[in-house]
Amino acid sequence: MPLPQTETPGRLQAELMSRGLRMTRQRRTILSVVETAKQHLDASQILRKAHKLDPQIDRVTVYRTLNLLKRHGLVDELDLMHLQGEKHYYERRPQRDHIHMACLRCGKITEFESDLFDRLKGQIQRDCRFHIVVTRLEVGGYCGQCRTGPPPE
Amino acid sequence: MPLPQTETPGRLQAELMSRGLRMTRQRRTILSVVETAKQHLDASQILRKAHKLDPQIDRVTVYRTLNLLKRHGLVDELDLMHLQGEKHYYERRPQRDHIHMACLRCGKITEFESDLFDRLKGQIQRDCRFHIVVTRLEVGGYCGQCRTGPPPE
DNA sequence: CAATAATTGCAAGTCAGTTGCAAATACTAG
DNA sequence: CTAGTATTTGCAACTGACTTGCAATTATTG
Repeated sequence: MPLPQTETPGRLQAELMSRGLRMTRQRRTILSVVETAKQHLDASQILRKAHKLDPQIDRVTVYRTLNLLKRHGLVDELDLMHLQGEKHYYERRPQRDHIHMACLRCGKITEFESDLFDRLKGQIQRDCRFHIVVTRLEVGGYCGQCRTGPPPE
Repeated sequence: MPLPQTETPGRLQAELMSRGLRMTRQRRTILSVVETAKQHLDASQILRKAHKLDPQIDRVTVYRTLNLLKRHGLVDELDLMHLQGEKHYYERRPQRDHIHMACLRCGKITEFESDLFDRLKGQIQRDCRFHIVVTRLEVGGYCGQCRTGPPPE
């Protein structure tokens, strides 16, 4: 993820343990993969990376751990406009929400923080009397490099 | 969909035909279902409604027609925060983009238009040099009625 | 109305993720 | 530092949503 992550390593582990959850070898491995990810990973990529650190980790455990992190609001689930099938991508819940832009031609994902977005969320909470837990703003279109035409299909 | 739809009936048909696509009995049926929908429908709900009008319409045709409409930018695909599984919901592409709020407790979907949202899209196009084709802003949280506590789970 | 290219329906397949359950393991409490 | 117990894991089988291959049908055009 391009945006700076000012994070203590092991933060996810600490968060989960402080919530009274058991810290197994498998969870530690998966958390470290998620925590050190340089881009958005889907479940099977996370499995592959975890597998390198611990060859006997199972697919199911990855899914279960991701669900756990999601339920605790420690990771966010993304679609990235379903550019490559219906799978989901995961990223650590950031300090400040951001927007994901997906280029429909080259597939590049760009992140963008905006004061207008923060204000929009405030407006939603106030005007709609809606208590926001999670937001997902994804935008599909053409990035600077690809703007000259439609996608190759 | 709560927001007013100032639409000519048969508009989707007209749009597709003007793009040189063949108008089959099945397509007409599916289009009319999508066009007259009062709320967000998923593929199987659309199939069920289409089936009432034409009992020999197939599931596959519904999926193919929805993809067609999506490719032509005539409908938008929604996740509605995956409140009930991984299926997608569809709605006619509106004149003005709106936000979908999904209550994590009662499941109610609320739509909201906002000038801030329009401005945010403008900012993305300008500041990121990104040509927007489609946007999806979904918000999960607790609606006015449900705000007093966490979901029943 | 015949030609032809697009569309349909069926059956089978794919892909991502989930569930049931017995065996293994982490956190207690003593 | 163990024994007990509640959680977690791994396996295998399953599910749901959607897609693909292909022969038969059908909408448009010439």
